[in-house]
Amino acid sequence: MNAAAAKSRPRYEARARIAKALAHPSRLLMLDALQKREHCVCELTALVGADQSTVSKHLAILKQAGIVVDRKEGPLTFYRIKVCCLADFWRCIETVLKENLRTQQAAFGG
Amino acid sequence: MNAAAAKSRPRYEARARIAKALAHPSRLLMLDALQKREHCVCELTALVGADQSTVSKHLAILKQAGIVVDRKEGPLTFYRIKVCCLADFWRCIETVLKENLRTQQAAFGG
DNA sequence: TGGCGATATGGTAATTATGCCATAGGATGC
DNA sequence: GCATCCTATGGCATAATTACCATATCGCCA
Repeated sequence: MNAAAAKSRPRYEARARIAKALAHPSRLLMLDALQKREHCVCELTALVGADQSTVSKHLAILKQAGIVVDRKEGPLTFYRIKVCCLADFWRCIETVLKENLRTQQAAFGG
Repeated sequence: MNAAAAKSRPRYEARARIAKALAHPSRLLMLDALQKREHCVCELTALVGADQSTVSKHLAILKQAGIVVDRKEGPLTFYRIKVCCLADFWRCIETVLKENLRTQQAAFGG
């Protein structure tokens, strides 16, 4: 590896940790719901349709990545989005998907 | 799972596939290099400092996700970025990292 | 055609991620 | 205190990811 690349390696590892937290369909589904308003774990569990412990672990991953924060209210734990930049992320992903669709259509059409 | 959530599930899986392709330090490093100009596999192999076959597989993942495209020129294969939206992705990731740093500092400072 | 450099692919082992079950812990209400 | 609801965690089995080695493939040139 490059000297420069070796030096910047931790930087890319940090970035990858964030990206990895975003790289699961259930977590993306929950983030979309949280975009509108905060939700408790029970609501998100119903939404995702997985075991409650599974959802709890997904939320722990998002929290550890710094993407969401939680707030206890009585027996409930509410999660909400912490960062304001997810729109950028969505836009990027959607652009790739649209472009892929376009490429595919071009391949079939031509 | 919600009926609505079940219906939108494939959508989130497609999104997650893109995000997953972006969720590896070596791939992020290569994408940063490719942002400036196209590179052949041998250049990227030197940059990353992994086995050539490993780098080739990373590039296949990026290509399959529709993030890069390749171009053969003689014995070389050049890769370049296909989508124009990666700046959005970087911005999102960097915002999270900065916010995490800020949170950490606030925790220590307060 | 034979050899060489560049790249891709198959195989395999190690690590990591994921999901569910069981269960612990905390809050609430009786 | 006790039962109940909500959430988090430990344990475990399975699946996915990753990296390397070996090797196949392709283009090029002598």
